[in-house]
Amino acid sequence: MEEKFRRSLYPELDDIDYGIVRALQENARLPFTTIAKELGVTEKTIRMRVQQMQDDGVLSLVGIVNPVKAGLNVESFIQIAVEADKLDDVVEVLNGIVEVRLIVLTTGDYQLFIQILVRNYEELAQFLMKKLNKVPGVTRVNVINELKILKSKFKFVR
Amino acid sequence: MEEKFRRSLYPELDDIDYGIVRALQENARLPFTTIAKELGVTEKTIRMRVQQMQDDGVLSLVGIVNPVKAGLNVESFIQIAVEADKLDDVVEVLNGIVEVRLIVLTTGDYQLFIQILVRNYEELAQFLMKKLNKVPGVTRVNVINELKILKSKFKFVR
DNA sequence: TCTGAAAATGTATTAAT
DNA sequence: ATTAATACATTTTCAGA
Repeated sequence: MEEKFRRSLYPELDDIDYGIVRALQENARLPFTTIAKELGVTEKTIRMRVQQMQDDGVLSLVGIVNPVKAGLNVESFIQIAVEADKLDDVVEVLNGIVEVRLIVLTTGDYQLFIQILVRNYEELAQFLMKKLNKVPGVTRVNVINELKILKSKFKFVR
Repeated sequence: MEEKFRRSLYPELDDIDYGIVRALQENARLPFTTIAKELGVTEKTIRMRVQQMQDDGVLSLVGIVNPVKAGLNVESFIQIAVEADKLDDVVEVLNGIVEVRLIVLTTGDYQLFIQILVRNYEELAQFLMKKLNKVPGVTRVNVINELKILKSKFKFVR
């Protein structure tokens, strides 16, 4: 551990934070010295800000793999209707399933919306029959298969 | 350009690639020397592999901002039915709209599935009324609001 | 594998509120 | 009194031959 002192809570991102985010969302390995020069502050300032934003869950610097290149060729969105009193249990089970990438509580006819990634349709069928339909409390599912991603944007800050 | 020799095409990720990905998906700024030590190869090997995987679109090293911390509090999934011959046009328009994060062509009653991020419900209403419903070719939309993210996983490689 | 250049790290200090 | 920013010395990493 290096620094002992931190800003207490996160009020708002200031201009320097936004500058940092704008730079790092393009390239997570951009040298802090480069960002520092650009923003007219010292490298240590950048380092501190980045550390703090990471600690506060504002910013993550991560490697993302193209799923297709990792052999995960089939992506599906699944809406799931659940018995009201079993919702927590269902979420807990889904949480433990590796194929499940995203679980969202939503408005509408179905309470849950999940996104899954599998290698092929055989695995999708297995997932639906052996896993999802066996979860107690699940009453109805609506599977929407992804045919093609037409746009995917990770950059939130402009 | 630094390295002259490349593996020809991307057949499959090998063990070293997976090791690199496993390390970088946790921390995109992890020093190559650290990864090299861990995998028992030289730093240069790591540098080459990372460069190549990036060039091949296999791996991206990016900063991701928590949208809520950036003031984007409302996320919605929207299914969109489109007149068959207008699909391309609709996609093109949607592509140019900043709120739209994801556009996917899907199976099912609706051809398109999009994900949008806005600051608040006022902006959602504006988006629906002023933008989406004005796009020629859009015949029907189904808005599913996100109440809470229960799981979100970016790590594809285990 | 090696080597100079660049960047990251750690400490002490200063400034601002 | 606390927190952020800076200056600077040291260590580590990077990029190319």
